[in-house]
Amino acid sequence: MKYDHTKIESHWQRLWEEHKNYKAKKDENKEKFYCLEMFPYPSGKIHMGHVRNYAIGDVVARYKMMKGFNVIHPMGWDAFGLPAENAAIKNKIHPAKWTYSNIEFMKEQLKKLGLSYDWDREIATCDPEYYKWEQLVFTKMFEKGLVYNKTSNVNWCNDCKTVLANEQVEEGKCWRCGSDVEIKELDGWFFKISEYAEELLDYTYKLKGWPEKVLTMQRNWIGKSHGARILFPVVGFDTSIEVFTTRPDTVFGATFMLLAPEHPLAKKLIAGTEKEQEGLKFINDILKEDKISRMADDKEKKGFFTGKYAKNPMTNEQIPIYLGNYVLMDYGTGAIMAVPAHDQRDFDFAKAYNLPIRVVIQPEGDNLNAETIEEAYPGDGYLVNSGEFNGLDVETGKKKITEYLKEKNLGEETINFRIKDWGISRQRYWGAPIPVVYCEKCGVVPVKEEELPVKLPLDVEFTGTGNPLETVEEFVNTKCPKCSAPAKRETDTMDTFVESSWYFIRFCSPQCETAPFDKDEANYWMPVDQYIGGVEHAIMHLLYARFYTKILRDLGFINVDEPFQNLLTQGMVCKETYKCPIHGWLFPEQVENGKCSICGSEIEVGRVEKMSKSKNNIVDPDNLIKEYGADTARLFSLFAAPPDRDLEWSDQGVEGCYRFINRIFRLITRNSEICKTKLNGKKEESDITKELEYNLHSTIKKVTGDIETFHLNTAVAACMEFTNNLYQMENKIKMETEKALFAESVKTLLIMLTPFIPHVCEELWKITGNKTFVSDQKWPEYDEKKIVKDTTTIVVQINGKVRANLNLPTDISKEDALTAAKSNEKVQKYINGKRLVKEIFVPNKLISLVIK
RNA sequence: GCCCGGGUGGCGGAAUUGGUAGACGCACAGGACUUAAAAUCCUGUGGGAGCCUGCUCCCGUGCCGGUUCGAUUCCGGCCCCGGGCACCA
Repeated sequence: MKYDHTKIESHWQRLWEEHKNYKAKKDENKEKFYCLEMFPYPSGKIHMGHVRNYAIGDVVARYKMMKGFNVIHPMGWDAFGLPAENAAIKNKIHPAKWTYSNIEFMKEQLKKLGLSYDWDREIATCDPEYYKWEQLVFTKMFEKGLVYNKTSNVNWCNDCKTVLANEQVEEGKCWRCGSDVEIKELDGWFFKISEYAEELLDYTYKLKGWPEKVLTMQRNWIGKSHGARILFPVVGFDTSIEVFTTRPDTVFGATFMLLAPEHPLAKKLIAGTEKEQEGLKFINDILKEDKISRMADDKEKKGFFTGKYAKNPMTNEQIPIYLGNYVLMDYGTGAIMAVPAHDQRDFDFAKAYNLPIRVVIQPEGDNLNAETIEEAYPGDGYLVNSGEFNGLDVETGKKKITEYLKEKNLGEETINFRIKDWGISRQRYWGAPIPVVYCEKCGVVPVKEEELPVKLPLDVEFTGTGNPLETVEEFVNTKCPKCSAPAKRETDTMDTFVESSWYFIRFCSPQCETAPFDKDEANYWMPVDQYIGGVEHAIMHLLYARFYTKILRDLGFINVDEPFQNLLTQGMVCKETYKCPIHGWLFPEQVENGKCSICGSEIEVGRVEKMSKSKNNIVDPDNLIKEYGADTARLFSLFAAPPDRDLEWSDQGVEGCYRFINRIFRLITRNSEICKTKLNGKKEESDITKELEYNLHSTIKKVTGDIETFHLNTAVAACMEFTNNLYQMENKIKMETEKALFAESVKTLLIMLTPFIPHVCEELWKITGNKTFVSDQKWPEYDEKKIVKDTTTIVVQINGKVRANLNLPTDISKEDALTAAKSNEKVQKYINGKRLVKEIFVPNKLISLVIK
């Protein structure tokens, strides 16, 4: 019998679908397990990254099912987004049509992988029945003040008449049309994620099942810092400049101030002075250059003196106010006190503009001199040149100076977060409409619940300029929900990250028609027990989803604090590349004897890079599945590397996995009758039965432990070893008991391999006489007693080097073991004539002798 | 610059709390089967030296040092690679 993967795989996929093996149903009596992989964007077809992601998830889901958990394992589509709209502009296909046909195609591809999804729970986020609820949540958030609109600076392309994301600005130019990008003040909607900064941060210390790497990234992103807000009165103006500093201990050293060019005070300070023209030019230059220079690592400090002074609240000195290119408007207050002696950037600026430097912190046992220091000293020490605060250490100084300023009403202790509110407005068509209406009388009014969803109009023209929604009269012109007067609809749509922030809860009750999701279902299934996806979502998606879950909790929709209990970030799928100095990335077939087949240049030898179209190192899963089958594709992605590490593609590695499946197939088909043996009558013992039992139980133990800890590659290795062992046994088994144990071993092997290569396991399960699904079998238990051997190999070390191996009875006493060791010929050779200094005995492992 | 990962054979990768480094797979070599090849099966495979039979010895987990009977594992100092953040006041 030959292994025909095509036939086998389509056969079992059909049967699973018919029997609904993977349908999830709430059952309070069973322990639930929510296994989730990050849902894909329907870009057109799946890639190897998907295969790997979903293969890992499928192992977890199937394993947990077999372990007796009530498993929910859903799949859906992150269906809104820019590529669909670009396709519409380029190919004159409607984004909806493009998206849904991609979904259809990719769903077929996923089905060919034999993944254990409950397809009845499938959702697409572009479905009005989905985004309707997102709009409802938006209006609830609006009522609670958790979402607001404000005007802020954004990237604007005047040719396309649209806002661009930071990623869409390439060297200061629009990625689509190449014209200069301007900074423009524009109205937009924001989610108040900053209000949840503290809680989001706190929980990063409670998410024990997350990789430390991801948590650190989130902590850095949230960026909490302790410090003080301090007021510096502006001389000759009835106002003060407020700064945030983490070093209130150094206020005495603040010898000048800096404002961000876009600081509201900047223009006011120079208004009507002879510096006005020059100043405005400086501001414009910086603002224009900003986005560009941020990409270049040009760190030159540029400043402009406003001609005005502020009063240092501690020294009462008048210090000059500058505008500075390195001061960011969106961090802190957009203004800083500059302490050149203790901050490197301020130091560089002071040197460039010849500003005074004053040391106010002296390190223990040192004496810094402002005249001679060559860099700022940011470290610890005690205060000097600080009046009554002299002699305090840095920490006490921070406290005392802050207290002093507070008394004078010139400052207070504060906590600053780096995280900014989440701007969710997109001037794009293919997204969920923001459900608000602008009324001349009533202002901003959210759409009423009964009028949701605000459906995306489908009859739209895509010209490539501006937001197509603005051109749809029937959409824009509406009535005010409050006063019924004619009003205009918001034409911005929501960031697609909003959809992916709650899809996992919608999966709990995807057809729910009365709420975003059924509360009981959500409280039963949530949180996700195991979430699996690429590390590229470490901040954005994973932070937004955490935030949105807390919002839903606070709005009373659900009772969980955190959406994802355990997170596995899988590595990338990589492959070697070929780079020609002239023609760039080549396909493998364009390389001849290490030379470019077009121009003959020497190619750069195979750097291993993430698979991508642009690098011409893609492997199409479709071809892989056609040629080797889904089981091989899955097995390779699971065996070639541990899940969290990058996986390097290898054609030979794939062959190896295919060979292994064939090996099992042959072993079992040619022994199919033996595999039906059941032990009737009395059990006999032999060396063979002992070995079979030992291998069986130690493999169960190893594979089970490995899956629990995500060492999936070694779990596969253990199954391979077990298979090799059965090959050895094949010709040795004679007695009925031996045959029965062989049969049991095969049966157990098939069960354990089912999460990895389910199709061939089902087939072989049937061939060995079973009428059930192997997928429905219970995960095997091992018997610790069967893993204990009569004798154990004990190593004898002499002065730390292995000198002999002894086969001794398991659990031998120290005395007996030492006696055995010392009577060993080889050991005697070493210890003869020497003094025995120390004897160490590790039960069942080793004896270590130290001699002199 | 700061914060995470990671450096182990020709390659991908294994090694419980410190206890025989190199599981499993790939590649390679030899053998069996075959008219032959492919496929398959079996055996060997870190490097070096010696007696070249079986074995024995030495060196080996990025580098240097330390702790220990014993270190891929723990500690200190460095080097290299990958990733993230980066004028964050």
